[in-house]
Amino acid sequence: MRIGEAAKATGLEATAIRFYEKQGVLPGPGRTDSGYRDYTQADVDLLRFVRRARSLEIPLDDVREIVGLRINDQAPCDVVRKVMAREMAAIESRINELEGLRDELARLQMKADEVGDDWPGGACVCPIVEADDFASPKTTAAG
Amino acid sequence: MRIGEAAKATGLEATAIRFYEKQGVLPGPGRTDSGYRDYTQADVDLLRFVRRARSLEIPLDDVREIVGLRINDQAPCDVVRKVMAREMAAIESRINELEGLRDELARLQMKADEVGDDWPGGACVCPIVEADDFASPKTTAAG
DNA sequence: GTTGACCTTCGAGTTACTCTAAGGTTTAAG
DNA sequence: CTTAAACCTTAGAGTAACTCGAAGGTCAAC
Repeated sequence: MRIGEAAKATGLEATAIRFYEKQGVLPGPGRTDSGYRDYTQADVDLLRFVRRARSLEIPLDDVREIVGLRINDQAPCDVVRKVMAREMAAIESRINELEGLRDELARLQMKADEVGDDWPGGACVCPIVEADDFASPKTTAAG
Repeated sequence: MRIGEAAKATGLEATAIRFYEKQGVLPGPGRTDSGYRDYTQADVDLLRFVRRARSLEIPLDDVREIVGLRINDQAPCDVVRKVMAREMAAIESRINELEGLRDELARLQMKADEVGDDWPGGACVCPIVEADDFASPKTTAAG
C-alpha cells in the first residue's frame, strides 16, 4: 500500500512517516516502479507501534532504539521497561512542576482582581506579575 | 553594569539576555566605549520581569508584547490578564493530558510485570506497549 | 488529454534557548 | 610592560519533533 493508505491505517500523517524514515527510526519500505513508497502489513505494524509509543510521549531516540531491536529480532523488553520508568518519572516531575505553576498563576489572578486597574506608577513593569517574593536583591548593599 | 552582573542580579544567563535582545523582547541597552552592553537599574527591572514571566512559562511572544507596552508607558494589565488566563488554561489542559499518560504508563508497567519476559513471537513489535485497545483496525474487512 | 488527487525531494520554520568558534577588552599579577 | 584569566563581542549551528511550502512527477477518471 502507498503512504497515504498506511497513514490512514495507523493514524500517523504521511509527512510524519517520511520524517521517521529520514530520522532512521523506521527502515525504508519497498518502492513501486515509479518510486512511491510501498508498505507491507509488517511495516504498518511497526508504524502503529511508533504511533503508540509517541502517543505516550516516549522520545523518538528511544523509539528508534526499540524499533532497532525488533528489526534484529531481539526482545526489547528490558529497554522498554527502562524507558517506561524514565518516562513515568519525567511525567510525574512535569506534573508537579505544572501544578506549582497553576497555583502560582491562580494566586496572581486573585491578586489581579484585587489590584483592579490601579497603577502604582512607573516604578514597576507590571504590578500583577511582579511577585512580592521576587523583590530586587540588594546588589549594592553594604557588605 | 555589564551583562554578567545583570545576569547575576536577575538570575538569567547572559546568553539568554542577549537572546531576548536579539528577539526584540528587550531594548538594546547602552554600550560602553569598547562596545560592551551597559545596563541601568531600569534595564535590570525589566530583565527581572522577563525572568519572572518566563518562569511562569508565559510564551516569549506574550512577554515581548507586555514589555513593549511598558516601554511605551502603557499599563499592560489587560494583556497580562488575558495572557494569564490563556496560560492557566494551557497548563490545566497539559496537566490533564499528562495525568492520562501517567495512568496509561502505570497500566502498562503492571502489564509488563505480568508478562515477564514471555515473548509472544514475531507477530508483534512489543507485547508491553502494544495496547489491547490499539488493535489493528480491519482496513480490508468486507464492507 | 487534462484535471485532481496523490506522490517525490529538499529546505526552511517552529520554541526558547544553548553551544561553539573566533576574536576583542579589562583587570590583576609579576 | 607583558601576560594570563576572566570577561565581553558576533555569527551561526544544534536541540525535539515535526509541519509547511515549493517545484515537480504519477496515476485514475472522464
